[in-house]
Amino acid sequence: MTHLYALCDCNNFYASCERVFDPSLNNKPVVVLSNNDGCVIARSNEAKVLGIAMGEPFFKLRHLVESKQVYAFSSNYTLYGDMSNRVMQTLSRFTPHAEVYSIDECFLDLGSFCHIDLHTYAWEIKRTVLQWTGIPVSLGIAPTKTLAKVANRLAKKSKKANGVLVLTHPQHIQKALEATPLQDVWGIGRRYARFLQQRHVHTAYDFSKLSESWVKQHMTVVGLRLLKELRGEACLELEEVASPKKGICTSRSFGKRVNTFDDLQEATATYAARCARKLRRQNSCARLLTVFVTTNKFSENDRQYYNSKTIAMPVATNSDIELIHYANLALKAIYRDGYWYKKSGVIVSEIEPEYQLQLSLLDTIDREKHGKLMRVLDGLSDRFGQGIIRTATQGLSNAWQLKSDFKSPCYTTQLADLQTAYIR
DNA sequence: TCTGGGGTCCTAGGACCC
DNA sequence: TCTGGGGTCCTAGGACCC
Repeated sequence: MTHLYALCDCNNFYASCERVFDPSLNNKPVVVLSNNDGCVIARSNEAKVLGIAMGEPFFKLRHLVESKQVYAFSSNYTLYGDMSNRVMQTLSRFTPHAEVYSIDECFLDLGSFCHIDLHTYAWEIKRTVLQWTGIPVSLGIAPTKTLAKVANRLAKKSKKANGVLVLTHPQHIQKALEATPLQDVWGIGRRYARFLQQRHVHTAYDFSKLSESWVKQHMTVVGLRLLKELRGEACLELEEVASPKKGICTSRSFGKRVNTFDDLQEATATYAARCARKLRRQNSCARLLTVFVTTNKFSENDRQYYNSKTIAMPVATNSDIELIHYANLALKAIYRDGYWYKKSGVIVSEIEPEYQLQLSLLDTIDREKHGKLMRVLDGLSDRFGQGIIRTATQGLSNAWQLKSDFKSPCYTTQLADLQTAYIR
């Protein structure tokens, strides 16, 4: 049985999402900013042409935004998440086997579609997604996932391909590998790229010609798998069911630095509640909870402090109330007066399925009651937005809240924002 | 002044066991 | 005085991804 994978990738996803609800942005340079409006994390093609780099600090292009040469948006993950679901739903109509690989990418197993005209089918997918969701996508099709990634990249780059490239013939595959710089191969990061370039390996094709033993010796089994994938031997399978996460982290830099315990506590409690929500989504509980705090390491004037504290909880939990309680204890243990804090975070680990908990004889908590409360809480959050109901510890202060000066409405998920959309 | 956040997998080396 | 060999578990750190 021949393997055949398609990688469907949304073009400039976050920027495209903003455009769906404001078509006046079409053909204009659009950028989307990281949390706290710090730096650029997504760019429309027009913004790329202007030379705006990925990760560029926002202050460097503020003048372009003020003179309306570039349109900037704070990131709106509620909107992007919902648009992503729509795209994935649409894609699932085209194959029974799909893997949502990231918020803007999906692998499709087309193994049983060998007999049809793949190029035509890919165009049908592309057209349908655009029509149903407003999001432009590109498709690369090849015998392995890694080659599908190669195909997808070229599909985007090449004018002739115009967003769809099928790589099934060996000559086409070789040409594609020759046209792919080493550092653009999926699985080759900066370190390996530098290491290999020193050894005169410059393209994906050069890499595919290396010996298996050499690659394994210098790049572990991960490199070896990559080598085989590029040679057309499928080593990476489609992962249709996302496996539960082994660690969950919620952390943010604050909108401005804070120095009181109360502000830090509100932020940390809020992050603990988000971790709890993420745990409940995947029906699991965590045994360990870690809190960390840090000052701004970029600031040369501030005194620096970093610390973290891990607590083993008596019974694994996913309750807001419990996680916030332990997060508070951990924070108290590491908080020191006299520092300007810039970031804190909560990590939960040792994650177990909700239904097979190791209970403790000394457990004093009514877990059933907590569970019911949390289900009500989640229902309200779904309807009215995250954080609409919260514990007192999470507070109402906004000293630490994210800076988000250019945020678009959550057009697709919040009633009030939907009304805004109609008025526009 | 401003410089993101959240993950995974693999390996080496130490501790410990029989 | 010579000085085995296998296994597991854990952790830290490196590399990568979007």
